[in-house]
Amino acid sequence: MNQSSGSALARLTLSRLRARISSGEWPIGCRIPTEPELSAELGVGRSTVREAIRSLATLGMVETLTARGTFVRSSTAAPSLLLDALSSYSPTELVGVRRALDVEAAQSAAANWTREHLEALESAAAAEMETVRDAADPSRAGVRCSLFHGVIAQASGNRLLFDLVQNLSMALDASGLNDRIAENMDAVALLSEHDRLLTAIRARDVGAAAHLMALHLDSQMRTLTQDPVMTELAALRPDSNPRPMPA
Amino acid sequence: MNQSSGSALARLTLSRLRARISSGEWPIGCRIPTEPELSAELGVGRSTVREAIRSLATLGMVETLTARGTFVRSSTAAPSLLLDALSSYSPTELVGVRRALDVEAAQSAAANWTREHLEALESAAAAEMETVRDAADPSRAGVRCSLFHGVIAQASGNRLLFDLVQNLSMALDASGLNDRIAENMDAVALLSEHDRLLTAIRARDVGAAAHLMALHLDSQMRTLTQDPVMTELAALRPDSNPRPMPA
DNA sequence: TGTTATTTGTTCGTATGTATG
DNA sequence: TCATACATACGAACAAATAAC
Repeated sequence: MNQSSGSALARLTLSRLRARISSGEWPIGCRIPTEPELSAELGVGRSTVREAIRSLATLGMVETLTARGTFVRSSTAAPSLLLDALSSYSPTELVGVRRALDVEAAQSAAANWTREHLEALESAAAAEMETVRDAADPSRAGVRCSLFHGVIAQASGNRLLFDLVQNLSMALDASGLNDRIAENMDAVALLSEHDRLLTAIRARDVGAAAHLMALHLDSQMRTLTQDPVMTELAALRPDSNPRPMPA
Repeated sequence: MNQSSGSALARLTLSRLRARISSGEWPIGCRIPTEPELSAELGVGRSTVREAIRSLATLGMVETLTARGTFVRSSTAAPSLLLDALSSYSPTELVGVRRALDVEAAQSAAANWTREHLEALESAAAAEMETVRDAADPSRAGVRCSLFHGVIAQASGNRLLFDLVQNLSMALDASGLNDRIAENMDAVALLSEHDRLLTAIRARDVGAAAHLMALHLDSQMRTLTQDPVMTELAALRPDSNPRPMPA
């Protein structure tokens, strides 16, 4: 089931600890017992406990702070491990996948949002609006899309989609690509696109949400003219979806 | 940069080992030096080496066999860690993301395929055809889509997309969902859809490829009537893309 | 078949640095 | 400033599994 190599005892220790986390016995934010305590309780040596904890840390489930203890960060192994892996792909590959996920997120969000989701979306949009309004030069405000897109992914109700979008955003942040987009794109136009997207989602117009998100990403990718592959890809979706855009 | 907690020295050791793997100094299948050798060479304790190796093993990059040594399994951390993580999501979430990725793969494949890709696609389609032709009841042949879709993802030229699609397929296999689809779906109809998809890709018709893939996934999802959420989602994409389908 | 060398698995002891009070 | 607790870090030692002779 698991790719884990290594010894039986260390693997057993790892699954025992992981079971306590995913079962909720050690909730997120909780500090787990110290290494000697776990060593005595589980009947294994400290080094074995340490290796198991280190594996949990590389899976992103716990974080150990020097001289403070080990804290639960996630009940699942999914989110944080993706980030490191994503750094080995090219920006073109990252944005290609991001477009796929964001379009799916937009249409699922339009279909599945709840009141809480909609409120989060509207407050995220309001925060962006405020940033632009307070800026000296509104067009150059340099708004980051990540938050708004993350909230949309959350509204989709698909946790996997949300996790992937979040980690992809972090990878794009790390690569500096999001900065280039934010710098090159007109913030007022960006906000207008977000606003239309929000309107479509609120109206539960699934097709419009998907289409607007595709257009939104295309306009972002067009700001990255340095990379010819990206602009080529950016030209694709509009051709495949030539329906007039609803207001 | 890294989510990894733990000490600076252990993290540094991990980076040094990982660099040797991703740089190709230790190619896949290669046995890396023993723990005492690495300990002496890197100037750190054997415990520290062991923790770094255990982290690499958790990431799926190496596998250590008792008393035999540690072997390189992957030059990147991406593939294997996804599989384990995906098991914690619901089938609905998995197929939702799969739809997004497969549609993107289809349109990118139509835009980017090379001669080798096209040949692989055609031989995969031919193999499916042969399976159905040799079956006693062609409609109940139970063809697995995974291979054909995997080749499409490869033809997209996007390695991340390919890795995600492959691991998602494995997760769906593990959940038994692919079996349910293969059993419930008419194999002749499935092959016809694959054939039209291949035609669109060969013609570099990006829009048709995206649309046909969306329709293809929808018809698969409709075979899973047990889950109302899936059928609801399955109805979405055609509405958002009502253009007449090219032959 | 069995002996031996090699390598990983596991435990323990101890030293060191750091955060907290 | 000092004391305590905790985590990191190293190394020694033995156990267990494997391969080669």
